[in-house]
Amino acid sequence: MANVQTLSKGEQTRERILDIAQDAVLHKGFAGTSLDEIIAEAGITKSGFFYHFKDKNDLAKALLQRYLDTEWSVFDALFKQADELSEDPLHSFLIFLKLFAEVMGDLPNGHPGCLVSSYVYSDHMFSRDVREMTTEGHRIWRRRFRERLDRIAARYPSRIEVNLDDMADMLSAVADGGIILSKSLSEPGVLSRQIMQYRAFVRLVFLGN
Amino acid sequence: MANVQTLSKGEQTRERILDIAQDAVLHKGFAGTSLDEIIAEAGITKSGFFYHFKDKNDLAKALLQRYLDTEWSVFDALFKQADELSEDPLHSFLIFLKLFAEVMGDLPNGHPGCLVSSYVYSDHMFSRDVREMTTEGHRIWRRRFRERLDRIAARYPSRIEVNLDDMADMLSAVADGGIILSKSLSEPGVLSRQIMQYRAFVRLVFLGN
DNA sequence: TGTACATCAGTGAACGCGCGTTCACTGATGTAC
DNA sequence: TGTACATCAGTGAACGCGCGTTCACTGATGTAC
Repeated sequence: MANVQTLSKGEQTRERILDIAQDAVLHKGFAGTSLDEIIAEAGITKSGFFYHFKDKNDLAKALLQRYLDTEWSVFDALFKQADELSEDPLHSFLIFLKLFAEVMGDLPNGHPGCLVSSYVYSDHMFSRDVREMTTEGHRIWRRRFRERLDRIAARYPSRIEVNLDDMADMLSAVADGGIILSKSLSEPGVLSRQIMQYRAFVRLVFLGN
Repeated sequence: MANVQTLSKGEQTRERILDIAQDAVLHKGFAGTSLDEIIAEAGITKSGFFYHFKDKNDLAKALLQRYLDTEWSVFDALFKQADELSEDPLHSFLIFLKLFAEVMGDLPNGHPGCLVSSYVYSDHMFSRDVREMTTEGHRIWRRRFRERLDRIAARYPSRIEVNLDDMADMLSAVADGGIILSKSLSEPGVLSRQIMQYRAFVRLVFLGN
């Protein structure tokens, strides 16, 4: 949302290509999305596309990089917002989860899908560096959620034995799985309700209610 | 595992095609899987393929139908096993989840992936009837898990307010998401540990520990 | 301020390969009488 | 048991279209002097 207006003409076209491509990839998979349809929708020629990306794999990489970046800026903003509302690590995390659920529920036509999940189910289509980006993405999510859980566990005794890495992973799992369910069932609300259930789990583990 | 030996020659070839196709689709997506590579691995010709399937969408349909059928026979077997070990609905469900986690953890190279999830991220590639099959698959899972939860809720008070549909969906979400994480991180154990965490959640809700 | 040159953001046409699909045909196996 | 015919489980060759990629070129904008 920052520098939308400050983009040069070329950067604007590039962003437009990425927007169109992401939408298509989330519905047809990477292999099912042709450059022809992208350029048709973008209103440029084939060569115009190759001015911005050296080949299709390069598009895949740029697409994923942008997705991971924006994903993180969303999480960062929500964490920051939550931290401002409570200094307690548990309550801050619970607030974050509530905000996260709200954001995911407020998308007009439901969540469009997780590009990382889509890529995982097409891993053999991508070069090694792209595959490593999806792996690294999940590792970062684990680490960052885990940090929060560490701080919680330092202050609150847990009602049951828990592995904090698994608990951190569970948020990714519930979100990825919730998106799939939402899309498949055409019930946009499913995703945010799943996140709220993860929240209930965290509450039960550390507060017992 | 039943009638492996009683298949006719044609049925054997058909199953072989489906095995090869499923493996490829889970790694490259449906569009990224060519008939050429399938027939090469199956050791037949293009026309041999079209003797068994009228077109590529027909293959997609047969693939998904077989996947849903075997998936259900696995769940049915595990539910039956669990029911034999306990008559109490909660304990039976907890046993089922333990068995489920074990089965998912015992796969030699990790879980190969969920065909339904893969299809959801390529929904625009398929005819309407195939898309409806994935939706119906998720609906059936919800209904069947929900039946179990209804019986539990009838006997056990829940520690917190829960929506049983959401709780039923959460098993699908955690499983689908867990598979994605396992694949992406190349950590086969993640999936079964996620299922065990869902189990811990159910326990906390109905037993409080 | 005017001119020369460089960079930006593309165009247009052609390429060869791989894709899914069709069609006429065939040898092996099964069935009827 | 032998023969006629039908079905099964494919083969082989050809199809046209769409795909990703390349290459020589170009008008508009920016920069140096």
